[in-house]
Amino acid sequence: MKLTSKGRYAVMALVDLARFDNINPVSLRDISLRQGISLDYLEQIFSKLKKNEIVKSIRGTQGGYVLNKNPNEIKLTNIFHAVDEKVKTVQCKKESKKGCNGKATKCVTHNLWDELEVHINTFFENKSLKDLLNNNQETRV
Amino acid sequence: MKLTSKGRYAVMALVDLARFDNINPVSLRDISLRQGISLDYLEQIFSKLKKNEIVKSIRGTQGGYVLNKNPNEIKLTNIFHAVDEKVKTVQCKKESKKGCNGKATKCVTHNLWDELEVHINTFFENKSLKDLLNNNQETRV
DNA sequence: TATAAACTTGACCATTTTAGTCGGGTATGT
DNA sequence: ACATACCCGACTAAAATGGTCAAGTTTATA
Ligand code: FES
Ligand code: FES
Repeated sequence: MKLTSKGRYAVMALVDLARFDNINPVSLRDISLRQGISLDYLEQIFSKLKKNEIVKSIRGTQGGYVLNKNPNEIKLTNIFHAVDEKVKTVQCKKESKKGCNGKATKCVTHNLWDELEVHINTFFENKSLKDLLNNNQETRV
Repeated sequence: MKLTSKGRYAVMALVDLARFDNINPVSLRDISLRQGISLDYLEQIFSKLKKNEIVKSIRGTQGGYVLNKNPNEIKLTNIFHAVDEKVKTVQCKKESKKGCNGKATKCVTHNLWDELEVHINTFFENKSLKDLLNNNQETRV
């Protein structure tokens, strides 16, 4: 079970953005330099964040990105959903009655993995960008 | 974030084993047929489970595997550790002061991912094979 | 109005991981 | 003896990951 860089980068970048976008739009170039993330990769990520209305873009010189919502309205769930970082604990189709490995019924551990998925998603549901900002000011001292 | 088949199979197989090993050793062939898991793959998995003293093997005809501990002493943590299914939420070295992407300090989200890792591991720590057996008898009705 | 900064889009790619397979063993109950 | 079942290591096809690259379009500002 590992968290992919795409998900990690998305959150890193948004925390960075949240810190600086009150002053003026933040360019991906700046985020790239500050966070050490490839610029080209960031562009892919922000394209998705924009489609999901988490950020707004301003084109042209002095342009960049700005948050499209308040930090406390942006949950990790929203961010992960935007960049397709999904929690997947089973192979079988959730809706179908069928189990994994082509079995006719759900396997002996299916409920367990379902529980696990809920457990993890709860964490993402309960964290917003704002939490990360506060948290970070604390550890900054 | 996805759970790999190796981890899922290990737990499936052990639940199967726990159900039948009071009578006599359970062969991988039987588990393979009942659970729909490749026999060759199961052998790799059980080799690790054995090294970690979660199961014992009996060779020869009528042989097979038996649990090496009580179901309530076998936690998901133990199983996952045995088959190298580890939870990994960060890229950076935990021990090092250095951050991800070669930065000198830990990044703005490091604490978050640490929390997440603990959150997930807590789930695995609190579930034993016994829980799965009980749970399953309930849903069997 | 020329220029450069910065977003936009889509294709491409190397590496790593996953989920196995395969081919040989060795031990042992009947 | 022989079939059953564990044991062990090498190999591999396919998918996912973590990017890169090329070719735009938009817009502030000098
Ligand atoms: S995981 Fe859903 S049926 Fe096995
Ligand atoms: S995740 Fe540990 S420093 Fe970024």
